[in-house]
Amino acid sequence: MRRTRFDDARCPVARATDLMGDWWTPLVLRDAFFGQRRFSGFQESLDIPKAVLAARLARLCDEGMMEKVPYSEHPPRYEYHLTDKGRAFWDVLAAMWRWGTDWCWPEGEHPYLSLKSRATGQIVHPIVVDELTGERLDLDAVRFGRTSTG
Amino acid sequence: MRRTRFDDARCPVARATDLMGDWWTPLVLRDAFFGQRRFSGFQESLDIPKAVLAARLARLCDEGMMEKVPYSEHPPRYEYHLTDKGRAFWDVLAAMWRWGTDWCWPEGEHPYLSLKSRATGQIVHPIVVDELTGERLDLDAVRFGRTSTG
DNA sequence: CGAGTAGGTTCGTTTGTTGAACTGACAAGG
DNA sequence: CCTTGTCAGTTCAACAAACGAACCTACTCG
Repeated sequence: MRRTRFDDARCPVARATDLMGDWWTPLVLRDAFFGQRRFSGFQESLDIPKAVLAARLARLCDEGMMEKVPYSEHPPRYEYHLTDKGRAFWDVLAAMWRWGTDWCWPEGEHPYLSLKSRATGQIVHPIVVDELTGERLDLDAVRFGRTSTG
Repeated sequence: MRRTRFDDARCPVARATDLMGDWWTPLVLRDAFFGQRRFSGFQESLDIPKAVLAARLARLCDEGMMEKVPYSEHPPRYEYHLTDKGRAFWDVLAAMWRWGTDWCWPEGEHPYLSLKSRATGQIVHPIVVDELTGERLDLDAVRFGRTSTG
């Protein structure tokens, strides 16, 4: 009786969930965005069981979100780098960052880490908008419809 | 040896992950955004084991993302409605929707469901931007810094 | 009184997660 | 050449979580 998989579901959220639902995976990706590249780096930063980390990195490579890049011949050693697909996931983490910051802290308190602009040093507040109109994505202004050329 | 929890972590992404990482939870929320409200509705739509659905709905209520609203006295029956905190999570699902659509389908194929504007019928493409500047959230233009009044 | 419906709970089996111990390839020091 | 150390894992046994089927409760309708 294995865990139900969503990777072939017809809904994009379900396919993304199949990855996110692997415990630790979003945090591995977060650390990768943070600049982490090596097995031991992830391991120390996250305090994750090695077997789980190995499994997560292997799956992220399978899914094409990371790739193994050699950094030493003798002994053979590899780093894990984000691919374009992996980097594109940044938007999801940013949305989670914002939601977590807004709703998962007691009133008056703030996470000790924030997102800042490299240029201005200003704190960045991610929001989700429509690419075409730039309008905030109001749930009531949106519906789910069949893709015409589906 | 319970599963490592992240709900008291100092990083907003980790706290969000603690919820997302519960298998099925993002799909329960997706269906809630879709208009689903009743136990049997979720159950049929998702084909989820009842025990798991009960646990997920209970946790979502505990976390303040949903609330039980009575719709019948005799027999006592409840619906599950999204709260403000739950509705705010829509941004995360929209980002997942976009990423899943862009990266989890074979070339040339599309999910059979898309997000459309209620007003214009146009397909909506969610992106993440900075609330202040409206600029796309480029990973290279952002850094992680200590919150000054932390 | 019997069948049906809504919303669950209980249970035995199968997977997944955890931390500790172990492996293998090499490098450096004595 | 022998020990210690580092990096990147694998193996293992104990425990937690997910699975589907069966069961339960409180009501309504015919």
